[in-house]
Amino acid sequence: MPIIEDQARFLRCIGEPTRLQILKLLAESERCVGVLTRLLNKEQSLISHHLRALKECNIVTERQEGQKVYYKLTDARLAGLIIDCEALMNELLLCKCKELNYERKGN
Amino acid sequence: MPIIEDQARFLRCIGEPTRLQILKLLAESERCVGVLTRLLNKEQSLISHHLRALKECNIVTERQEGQKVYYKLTDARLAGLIIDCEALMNELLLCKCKELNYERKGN
DNA sequence: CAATTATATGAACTATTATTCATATAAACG
DNA sequence: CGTTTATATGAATAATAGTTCATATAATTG
Repeated sequence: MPIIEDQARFLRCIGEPTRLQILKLLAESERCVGVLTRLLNKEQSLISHHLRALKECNIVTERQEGQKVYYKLTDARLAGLIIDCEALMNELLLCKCKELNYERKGN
Repeated sequence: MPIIEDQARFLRCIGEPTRLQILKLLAESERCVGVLTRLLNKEQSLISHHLRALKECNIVTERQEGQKVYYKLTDARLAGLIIDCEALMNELLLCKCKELNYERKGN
């Protein structure tokens, strides 16, 4: 079975700005859709779509309480992974490609 | 500057099956384009395109030796990150949701 | 029950990304 | 030199993913 495809899908699922923001908020605490929508100032349906994508990759789980649906990280270590990734990226100055391109063009 | 966008870009760059395979090979040792092409059994131009994407995110660096160009990971901790991610994903049974999609694709 | 609130969904559209193909460059070698 | 080998590149196309809009569902409240 293509494990590599699963891993790639997992990384791509995290690698979308809005979803990454959602995950960082959920790393702090469980949150419902409406709160996420207001915090991120995006359309509610967009947040729902992204939450579904995250759920389909088992990155988040949901819990309904009355009308509201609360989402949280499936595992706290996901927060650690994101932090590690961010730290490594910053430390190594990764993804500075735009700037490199500017320099190259300027030469 | 939108750090979150950089981080998302970084994750997406890693989150592509062929690039992930390339990275796993480079985690073992430095390799030139031709060897990567043969090992992965893909078109040479495709491998070059992916290597460029990785280079633009500072994930790999190149070194020319004669006609050949050798690529390696910018930092060994990248290998660790990939391993951690894979381990966590497997342990949590993440991304097992897409089995139906595999059937659909039939690859 | 009707109205309101919270969330989800699907279709259409748009944007981004991956892949192929043809070709370019550049080193090595006879 | 001309030829072969190794790699890169750009344009065109194909595939995938993100966003919006309209609407659906379902819980809550008066």
